[in-house]
Amino acid sequence: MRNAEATIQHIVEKASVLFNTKGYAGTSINDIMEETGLKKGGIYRHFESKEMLAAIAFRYSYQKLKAAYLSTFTKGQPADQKLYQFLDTFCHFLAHPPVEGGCPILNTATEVDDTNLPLREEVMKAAKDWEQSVASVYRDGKEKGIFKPSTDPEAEARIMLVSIEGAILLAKLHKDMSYTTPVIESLRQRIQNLRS
Amino acid sequence: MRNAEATIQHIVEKASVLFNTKGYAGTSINDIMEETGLKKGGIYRHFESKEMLAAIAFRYSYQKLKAAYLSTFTKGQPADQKLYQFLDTFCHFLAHPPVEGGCPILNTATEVDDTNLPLREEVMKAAKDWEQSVASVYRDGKEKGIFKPSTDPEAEARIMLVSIEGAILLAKLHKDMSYTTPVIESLRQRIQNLRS
DNA sequence: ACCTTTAGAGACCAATCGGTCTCATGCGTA
DNA sequence: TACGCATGAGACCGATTGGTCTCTAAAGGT
Repeated sequence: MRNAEATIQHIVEKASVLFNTKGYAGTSINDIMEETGLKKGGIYRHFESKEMLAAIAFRYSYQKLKAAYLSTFTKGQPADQKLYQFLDTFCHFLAHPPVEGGCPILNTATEVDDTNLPLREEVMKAAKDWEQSVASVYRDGKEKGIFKPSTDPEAEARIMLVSIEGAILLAKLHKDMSYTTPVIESLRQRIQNLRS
Repeated sequence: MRNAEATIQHIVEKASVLFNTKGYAGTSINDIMEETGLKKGGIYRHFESKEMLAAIAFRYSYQKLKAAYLSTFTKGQPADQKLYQFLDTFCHFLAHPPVEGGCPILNTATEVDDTNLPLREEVMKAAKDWEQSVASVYRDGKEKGIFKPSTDPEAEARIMLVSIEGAILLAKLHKDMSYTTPVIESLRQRIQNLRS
C-alpha cells in the first residue's frame, strides 16, 4: 500500500488506454481492475465514479498526444514548414499512434452525450485547445508575411482539424490508412495556396 | 397478432431511431420494447439478436438519408451545380436532419469494433456507396467538360465525405452548427477551382 | 513501541444486460 | 366449426454492470 499518488497515476495510465481503445461504455470497472491489478476498493478510493475517472483519463490521453505532436516540431521553422511537418507527423501517427487506440478526441466525441457531462466538457476543451494550437501557427505565418493577409487562422485551423478527424474516422472504418492520402494532399495544396 | 411484415417494419423504424440517437451499446432491448410496445418474445421472434437488428436498422437509416438527399437534386443540372446543391442540402440537414440523431455513418462508425461484424459490414458498405454516389457526379462533370481533365472523382468525393463527417462530428461536440461554415466554404472553393 | 491514519481487499448489492423458453391466443384454412 | 400454426406475451436465466461497505493491515508520527 502507501503512495496514493503513484496508485492514482497507475490507474489513470492503464484506464486511459482502455477507454481510448474500447470506449467509455465498452470499458468496465472489471476491465480496469484486471489491467491495474487492483480491486474495486483500490480504485473507488481514489475516483468517485467511472465517469470522473474517464474524464481524467481522457485529459491524460490528450496531453500525451499533444506532447507527442509538439515534440516533432523544429523550433524557429517558418509557419508553412511547420504545417507541412504537422501533416507528415499526422501521417506517421496514423501507423504509429502515440496513444493507443488513436485520436482520443475522435474516439470520445461520438460517445459522449449529455448524460456524461464531466467527460463531455473535457473533450470540448481538448478540441478547442487543439484548434487554437494550429490556429496560432497560421496566425504566426500571417503576421510574418508568409501567408496572405486575407488568411483566416481560425477558419484554416478548423478546416484542418475537421479534415483530419474525418479522415481518421473513415480510414479506421475501412481499416485502410492509405484512405487518407487524397485528404492530406488537399490540405497540403491549401497551405501552398495561402502563401503570399 | 398476424402480419409479421408490418411488425418487422415497425420494429426496424423504431429501433433505427433509437440506435442512431443513443448508439448501439446505449440502446437496450428494453428501450426497444418500450418504444415499439412489444415484449421480448415479439422482438426476438423476428430478429435473432440485437446485433442483427442493429445492422438492419442501420441500413434502414442510411437508405432514408440517401433518399432524402437524392430528392433534393434537380434533374439534368450540370455537375458543379449539383455539388453546390449538395452542400446546401447538407447545411439544411444540419438543422433539420432527415433521420433523427444525424448522420448514421458517423454515429455508427466509431462504435463498431470487430465484435460486431454484421453492423460493421453494413457501415462500410454505406460509406462506400455514399462516396461512389458523390464520385459519380464529379465523373459526370469531368466527362461533360465542366471539370478539368485532371480531376480525380474518387479523391474529390473522399475529400468531401471526410470533410462533411468531420464537420458534423465537431459541430455536434460543440453544439454549434455554424461551426461547419468555414469547412463548407472551403469545399465550395474547391469545386470552383476544379472548373475548366 | 504504540496509536492513528489510510490504502486497498473483497464480499455484497440492486439493477440491468442480452437472450431463451413456454404458453396462450387469434387468424387462416379445411 | 374445428384444427393447426404463426405470433407475441412475459416469466425466467445467468452474467455483468457500477457502486458501497466493512474490515485488514501497513506506514508515519510521536
